[in-house]
Amino acid sequence: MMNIQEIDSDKLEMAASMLKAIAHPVRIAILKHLEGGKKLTVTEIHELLGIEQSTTSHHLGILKDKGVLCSRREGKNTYYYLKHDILSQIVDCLQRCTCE
Amino acid sequence: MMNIQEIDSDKLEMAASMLKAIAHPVRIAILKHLEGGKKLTVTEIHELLGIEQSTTSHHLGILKDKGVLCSRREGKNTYYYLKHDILSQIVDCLQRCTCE
DNA sequence: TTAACAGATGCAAATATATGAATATTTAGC
DNA sequence: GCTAAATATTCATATATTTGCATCTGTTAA
Repeated sequence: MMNIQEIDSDKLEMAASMLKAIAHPVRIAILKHLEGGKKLTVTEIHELLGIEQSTTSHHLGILKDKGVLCSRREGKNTYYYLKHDILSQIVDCLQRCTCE
Repeated sequence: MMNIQEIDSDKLEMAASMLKAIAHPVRIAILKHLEGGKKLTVTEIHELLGIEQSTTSHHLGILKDKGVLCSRREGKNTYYYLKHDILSQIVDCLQRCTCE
């Protein structure tokens, strides 16, 4: 049985873990490249951002695990894309707040 | 002299650090209590959330340091409040995404 | 000035996160 | 089958974050 406080604290944990997934400069950069429904492979992202392949894969795994991204395998490639395009607005909203 | 990439990477760092400030269950709970322009003291928050005074003060310090909150001292009390009320929308947006 | 309250800060221990080298897995083509 | 390409995973190290106790600072009122 789950009481009100547990449910509420679960929701907080879930929101925090999703936000935490996004709250990293590399991962924000990834989101920006995926805005507008774009789909990119691990290699494309790793080359676009100039970071190691394994580091890229780790970051993508975190974003997927926390429900920010989805992925689809097509042959040798795995395409990653935004689960909710709304999420990229969070970053834009933030940048409006940080740039004043 | 600053080149384009440095500026861009600075913006990413700034957005990430603001998001990181928010991305914690206790700090999201604090934001929710401050929605709509409310101002609360450290003691009020510490009692509302049932967490230690010093822990509360640390969390508030992080939120203030990263530009999420402002504070005003009035006598013995320090009132904390949202710098941009827009920021509380981020959490709502997130919760819409996490609850489907 | 002292007492009492409100808040901030220093510190340490526990825990979590980030990164990349090395290795494993998956898939396509031969 | 074998090889190469793309991605994922394991592991270790470095670094950052969280928490709370103890303490310090600032403020009010007697």
